[in-house]
Amino acid sequence: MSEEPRKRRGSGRATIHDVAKLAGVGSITVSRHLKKNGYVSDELGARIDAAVAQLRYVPNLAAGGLSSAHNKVVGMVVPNISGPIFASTIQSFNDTLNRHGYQVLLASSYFSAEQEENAVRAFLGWSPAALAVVGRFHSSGTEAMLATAGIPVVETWDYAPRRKPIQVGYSNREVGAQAARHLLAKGYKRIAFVQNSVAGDLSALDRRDGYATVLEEHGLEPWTYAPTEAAPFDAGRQALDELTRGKRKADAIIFANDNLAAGALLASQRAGIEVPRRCALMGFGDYAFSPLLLPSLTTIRPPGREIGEIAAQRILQALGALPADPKPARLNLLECELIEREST
Amino acid sequence: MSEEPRKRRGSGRATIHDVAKLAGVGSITVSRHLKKNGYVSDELGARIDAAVAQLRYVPNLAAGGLSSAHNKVVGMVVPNISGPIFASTIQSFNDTLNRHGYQVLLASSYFSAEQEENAVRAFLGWSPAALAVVGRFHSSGTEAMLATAGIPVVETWDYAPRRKPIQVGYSNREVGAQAARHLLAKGYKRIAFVQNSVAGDLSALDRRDGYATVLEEHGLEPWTYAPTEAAPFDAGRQALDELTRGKRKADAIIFANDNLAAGALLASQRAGIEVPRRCALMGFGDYAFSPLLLPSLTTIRPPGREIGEIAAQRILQALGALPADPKPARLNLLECELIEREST
DNA sequence: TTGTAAGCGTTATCAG
DNA sequence: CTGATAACGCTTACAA
Repeated sequence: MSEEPRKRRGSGRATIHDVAKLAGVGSITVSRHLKKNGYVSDELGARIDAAVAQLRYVPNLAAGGLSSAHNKVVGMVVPNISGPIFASTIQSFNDTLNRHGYQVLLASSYFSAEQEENAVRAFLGWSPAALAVVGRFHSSGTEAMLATAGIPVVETWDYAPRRKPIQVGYSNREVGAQAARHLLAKGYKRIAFVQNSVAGDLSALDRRDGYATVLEEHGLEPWTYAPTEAAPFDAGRQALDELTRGKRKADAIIFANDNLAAGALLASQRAGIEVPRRCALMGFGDYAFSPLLLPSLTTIRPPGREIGEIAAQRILQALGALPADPKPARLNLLECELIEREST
Repeated sequence: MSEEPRKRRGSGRATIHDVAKLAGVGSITVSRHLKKNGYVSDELGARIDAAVAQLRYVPNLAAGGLSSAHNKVVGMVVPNISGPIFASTIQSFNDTLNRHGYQVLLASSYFSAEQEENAVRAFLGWSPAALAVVGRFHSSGTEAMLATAGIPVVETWDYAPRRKPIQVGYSNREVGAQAARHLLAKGYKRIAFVQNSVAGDLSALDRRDGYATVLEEHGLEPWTYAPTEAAPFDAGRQALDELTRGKRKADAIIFANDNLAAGALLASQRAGIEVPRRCALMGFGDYAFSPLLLPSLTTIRPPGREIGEIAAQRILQALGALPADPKPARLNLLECELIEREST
């Protein structure tokens, strides 16, 4: 006896119809019961549960999303996944959304606006319930897609008050100011700022501006150095060389990130430049190695984990999956913590 | 004039039918043209392209997947996303699959077999084209789902020759042996192994076994220490204390990972224990801070990036999206690099 | 080379 | 409380 040759075959997995047949109910009743919101009698419910277990039924989420025009998917674009900066944000964002039944789609832009645009376009194909990106600098194509997508959009890390998307992050200007104030309070006068060697890191420029503003307020002249070396450690070493050997000598240096600062710190040991006595160094990021260096590195810790968690919460609230906070906007502007260690 | 009230509304986005209507062709012709495999005349193709651009049409991938029973989605479960260990694997896995039009779904198990099972179940709801997990230790439920899913499954990091899923990784036993041989070659005799303070890290036990085997081959007695402190740095300090202050004194210690080794290294500075003269230390993982410590840490670097990339390639090959390698199985067993620095 | 019809697995709608 | 029916947007099968 040959099987009925079906015209076309699906995935081969059990469907809601199989469950319904086995339980002796209509398939819509199964759907309602599994959603736990519809009204299904206890008796049918038990029969359905048994059938689900027996068939190892797993609902097809793509089909459900197609039908309800509401996919439980959220896309997130970050500059990179593996760096020490965004990893904790990704983790908490992912975990928080997973806990509410949402799947996160990830893509990395490598600080390229074009790759970011491609990623957003790819996400849109999954009709996501929401999108998250990093920062406020996007291509015009990306801006257009985000604006017309008709779904909640969150911009993370960089808090820009006036923008349309939900903002969850901190003020880079304030971070730069924070660093400058710390060094001024410690009595340093000739304070330089070293930019990132990686082009495209526009947030570092905001920190520089915050630093510059504070210095000017105190009647001091801002002093920015842009390394030409590409590798962060080399760039840090180069900056230390230039800023301590010239005719004008820095007594404190703020680096765009901890990688640069670590490069300078290692170079200082070899060059015999005492830190912080001859020159204080501080970074940004509080990477894992920063407390382990000798001397340990003073730095500013951005709230990476919190950003991911709060961004996810704001999305869930916008989608109605979580009750809204009373005053959410204020709570989205987070603080960075200055961690004073031995290098200043 | 009121609009025709449609019975139900979809996402509101342009569909393939809108494109077809605007281009004056059948919707199936649009589908074929967009796939670039069907035969569509240049003229119609151009009209379709114009309509796609005008409507900003983005194909609904969930609908396509539902129809073709083949979603371009791959799920990956890792113990954690943000740690220094798996981040690079996630990155390269994700990037490689993205490049071929696949979306990666991510979930973290936090070393819990139960959470891993939940994640795999959630993935199955997306009818993924393939799944990737870390290691070979899973709950029986997970094993059953992986076995009956009918899709390619890759186990990463831990290379276990005889298992059914595709293996991409290295041998932890060999890593432990490698470390032991390095220290023996350097003349150390009283070599101890410190286990991970985190339960559930079964791969560290394999490294211990490899270490033990080599020591026995050389007529030496293996010596394992299990810290009771939970935090890695504390556990490392504790291990150093115990192994150097007792009546039996270690002259070299292999740690289950660089975090533990770093904790010991920092403690050694404060306790005035000269490394490596009085006791050599080595770790595993080559974390970002390891070359920056003083003395810098000898360690073994696992091929995290390569694992992600090769795992993705094997999946693409199994799916026919990439030509198969001549002898893939052999190429999946990767080597770890021993990086000798100052601490040994 | 192009089009028609049917169906993928689910849920919204409406009727019992 | 339960169920039939018709979408959701796309692709396969088949026909022209």
